[in-house]
Amino acid sequence: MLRLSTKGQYGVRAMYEIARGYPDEPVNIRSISERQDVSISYLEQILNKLRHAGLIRSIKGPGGGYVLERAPEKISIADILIELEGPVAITSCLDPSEGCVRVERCVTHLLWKSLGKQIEDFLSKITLQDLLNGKSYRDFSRVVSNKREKAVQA
Amino acid sequence: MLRLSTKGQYGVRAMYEIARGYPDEPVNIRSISERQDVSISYLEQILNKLRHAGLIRSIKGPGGGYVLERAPEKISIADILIELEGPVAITSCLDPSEGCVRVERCVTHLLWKSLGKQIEDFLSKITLQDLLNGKSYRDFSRVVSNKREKAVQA
DNA sequence: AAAATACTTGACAAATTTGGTAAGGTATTT
DNA sequence: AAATACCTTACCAAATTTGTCAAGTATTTT
Repeated sequence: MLRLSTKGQYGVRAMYEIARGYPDEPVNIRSISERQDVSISYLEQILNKLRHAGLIRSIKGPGGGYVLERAPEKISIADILIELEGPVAITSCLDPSEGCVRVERCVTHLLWKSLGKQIEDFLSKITLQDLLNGKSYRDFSRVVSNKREKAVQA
Repeated sequence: MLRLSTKGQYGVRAMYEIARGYPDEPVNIRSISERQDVSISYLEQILNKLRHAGLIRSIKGPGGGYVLERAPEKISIADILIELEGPVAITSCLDPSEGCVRVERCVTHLLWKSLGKQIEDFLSKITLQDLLNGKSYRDFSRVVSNKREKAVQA
């Protein structure tokens, strides 16, 4: 249930690779392909979207590749996924581009809306920098439930 | 992104209707169909699964219908969705019935696992009774983030 | 200028999932 | 025995997913 498509998954992994070269080492598509086991053609589609969204910039010619447009701590997982898969919308009637004809009568409308917000908040608080840091499972779980963030790092 | 299939959505809405008759009024499939705008054939598939899972019981003959096997506050949304759509698994490699060959190298594994847990916790804390009570958006959001639950009801 | 390297675009398509419908059968109660 | 209700199986169309392929276009280095 609630599965993410490969496009979103690969996109995050590709952005992780590009983040590793930040700020002065362009990462070319072949090395991303090799390190993350994704075909070059498919990656091209994904990176193209992310480039148009302003998350990355491309540099052509020998020594070229992709570079983040912002620092890794300024790019959240939500930023990436929303570009590749659209906004979080548990049901089609919660998709801003669609609509719902039975909202008033719908007993589950608020439930799904609330779940969607929960997910988006979580994904907005995790950045590429967190992935670079190799945060642990416990760290991620704490993100939403605990806002104090006492600098207690394992 | 992260959309729920109609099977899960309809399932929750059907369970809501059945919950309304709890404990002594069996709810027949036709009235569920009419109230929730779902075809009888499709509902039959859904209710069949939920019956085999032990969430509801069926009573045949005139005056028959479906009845919850447990009280509405003992059946969570997670219970229903997991039966209809399988466990929360953001990626296929997190599905217990499948597997992942590159867990060690995967920088996003923990991220997805953590998100899945977040979602499951949320859905486990909301029950059919909450839907019957017509909880507000604010109420749902509070479920996960606030465990104190000061009985402050709007 | 030419060669190497890299990115861009668009068309295409197999496989899977989704979202159902239809027909006929079985069980229970009044 | 008639009415009511649930059960099972088979089938299928459309949409989405998950890519591949071919043929460009742009830039830099030598």
